Amino acid sequence: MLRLGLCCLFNQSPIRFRSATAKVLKKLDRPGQLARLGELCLDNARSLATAVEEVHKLGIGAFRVSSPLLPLYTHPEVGYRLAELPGDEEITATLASVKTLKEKYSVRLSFHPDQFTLLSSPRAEVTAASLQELNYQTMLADLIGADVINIHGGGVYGDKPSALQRLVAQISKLPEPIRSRLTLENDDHSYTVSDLLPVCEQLSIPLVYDVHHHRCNPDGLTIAEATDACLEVWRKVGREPLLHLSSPKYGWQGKPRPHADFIALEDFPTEWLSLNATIDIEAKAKELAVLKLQQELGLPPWRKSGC
DNA sequence: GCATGTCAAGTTGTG
DNA sequence: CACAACTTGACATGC
Repeated sequence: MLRLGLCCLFNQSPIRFRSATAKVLKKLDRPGQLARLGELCLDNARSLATAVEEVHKLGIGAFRVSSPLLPLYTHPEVGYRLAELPGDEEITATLASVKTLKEKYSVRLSFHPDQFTLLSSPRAEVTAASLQELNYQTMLADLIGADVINIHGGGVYGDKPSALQRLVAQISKLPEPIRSRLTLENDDHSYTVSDLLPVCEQLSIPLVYDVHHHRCNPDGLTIAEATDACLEVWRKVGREPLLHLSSPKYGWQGKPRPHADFIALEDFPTEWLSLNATIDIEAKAKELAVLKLQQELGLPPWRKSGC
């Protein structure tokens, strides 16, 4: 069975995630910061629970959780641990309730750290910050039951083989709770499926195949070939494959990278129709785009039997 | 109230 | 060489 996934935000549903800036927090004393952060974390944990409920009601089978769910958690100056926050027990309990909900409804949860999280940098401080971020997202993934933390290859630094070697070395050193969730994704200008597959095969780290990035940054593989090769690693580790799909906002001429509001049906690879996999839909119209595509493909609403 | 500018972090490619 | 693009909004500020 194929399931489509919503990424981070809603268009119609009034579910919102709150944020804070370090600049503003730094004006407060430490107790003031923790009070503010505690409030935001609790609100966001509740919003996430509502989001999982909503996704289930809509018949959507997966949800990508936005990385700053716990705002500024790894910030070098205002960062914190949950146990430091006023109301931490309620926050933890609410996050645990997300796990219960997602299991009840069979909704798949994942994380996609942003471009600052990368394991190929020659700079030790960049790698250290990335590891902090991966630790944070793994802690959160464990609490809510998310099974994927998906990152890009990162920079090339004028020497791709060396960068890939650093990537392999860093992944090899990761503690098991991170490693068992980590995936790599082909990006739209540096690392193709062909670049990453050897690393993925060697380390048994699955590859999240983004077909839009592949179309922007081709490597000679057809979509069918790339799909098969990626699925093979997912099969080897016994996990449900994750794929990404989007349509270009301005068409394929000129600037194809920005994402469109909806998915154009012709951008959906026919090879994917019969898969047992999750496809995250990266489209600005959010749940409207997921539901529209689901309908156009003739997919039934995602519901675990009995719910 | 509403419009506008700002926000932790990395890297690449463009203007 | 500086800065926008990645993705995208929420929040603070200023009128």
